[in-house]
Amino acid sequence: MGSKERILRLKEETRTSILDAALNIVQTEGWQALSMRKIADQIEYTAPIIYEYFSNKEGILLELTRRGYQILGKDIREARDQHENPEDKMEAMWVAYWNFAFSHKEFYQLMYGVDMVCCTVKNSMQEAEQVSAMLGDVIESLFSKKPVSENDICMKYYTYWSIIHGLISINLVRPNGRTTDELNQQILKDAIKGITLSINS
Amino acid sequence: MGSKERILRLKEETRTSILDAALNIVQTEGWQALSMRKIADQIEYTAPIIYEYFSNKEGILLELTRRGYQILGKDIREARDQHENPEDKMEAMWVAYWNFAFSHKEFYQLMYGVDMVCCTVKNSMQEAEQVSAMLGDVIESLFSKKPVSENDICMKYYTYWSIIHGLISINLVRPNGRTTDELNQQILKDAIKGITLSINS
DNA sequence: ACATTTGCTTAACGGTGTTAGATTATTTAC
DNA sequence: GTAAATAATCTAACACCGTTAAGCAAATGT
Repeated sequence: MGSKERILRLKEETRTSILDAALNIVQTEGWQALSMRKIADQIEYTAPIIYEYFSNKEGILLELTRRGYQILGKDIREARDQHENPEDKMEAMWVAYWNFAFSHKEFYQLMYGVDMVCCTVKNSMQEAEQVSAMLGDVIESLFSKKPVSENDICMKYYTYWSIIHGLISINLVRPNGRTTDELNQQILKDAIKGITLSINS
Repeated sequence: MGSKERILRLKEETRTSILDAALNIVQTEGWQALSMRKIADQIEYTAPIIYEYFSNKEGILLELTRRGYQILGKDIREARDQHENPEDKMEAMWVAYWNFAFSHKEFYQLMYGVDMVCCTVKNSMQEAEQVSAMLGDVIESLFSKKPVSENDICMKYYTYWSIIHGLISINLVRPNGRTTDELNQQILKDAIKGITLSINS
């Protein structure tokens, strides 16, 4: 029975073809457009056979997540191995992380739960802009040299916002990580002080 | 017809009762469990009448987003007004932002698109932990004083991760914000250098 | 008292993930 | 080679989703 292996290989092929189809749909139509029936259409089968390869839709997503981490791991490892001293390694690794997020948007969204749904509406919402206006005003007052350019304010605003939103995200997504609330508050305040100090230096 | 006003008031009441029901469902069952029929159940109506108060489901979400920003705006404003010098204002405002995110998780998730779906699985995923292990190793090598505690590594790791994930999030959610790619890369590298420098100081 | 508007419901459409049963094709056994 | 067994695949259905159209019943205007 040499066909046993051939059949297993075929099975593996359609399994990856399911994943490829899913990724393809996501890349062209976005995550919200991904459906079992659409995947089935693309691989020229009917929906139920997908359940012979994955237990359910989340199973597909989980496998794609795994593959995303594999790519990310490879990128970061290569970046690390191209430098000698730790500082250079660190920067290169994080840049690789950054690049991965944008060259594999769909993966990053899946892995870190960033959905870009209905952002156009939020961009033109009064209440949202009021908040950023308030923050921007105080940021401007932090600068000792005047006048302050729009770019300077914007940059510092994003810097503040980034680290805080990032910290919040981790704590929302992994509520039982190894950090306590006090530790998180400490990280937060240290980061804020650090950014604030860096404004006039 | 003084009843005109009473009727309008009743209409406004059921409108807010729809929003309250939606919020209630989300708080107890999560965003993915929110459905028009469930809202209708809770307000003891049938689903179609909701469309007399909101154009569609996204309309409800949009109104909740608006209310979220109203609460956030109030919190931040109060924090700002309780301090005098800009540094204290800044810290208090961002702490208020932070507190809002956790005391109004559902709002924050809606406003900034952080969904906490299937996080338990990702916590125990080999590939995910491999990546953090690699990063953690290099972070450890950045410390000059030895030995380095788990907590120190964890804290710096989260600091790095936060600002980068945050920056990525903004750029994914608002692709046409006022920042260019070069500017973002500059923010990224500055932030990394800053955190790296701060490790041994 | 009749006509009209209003409030609300039932029923339906097309979509989703998922499962059970029937059907077809392939392999195995004799 | 033919019959039985097994595997591969499909059709049909279930229960849900957001949304819309049609209809009923009660309140209102005249």
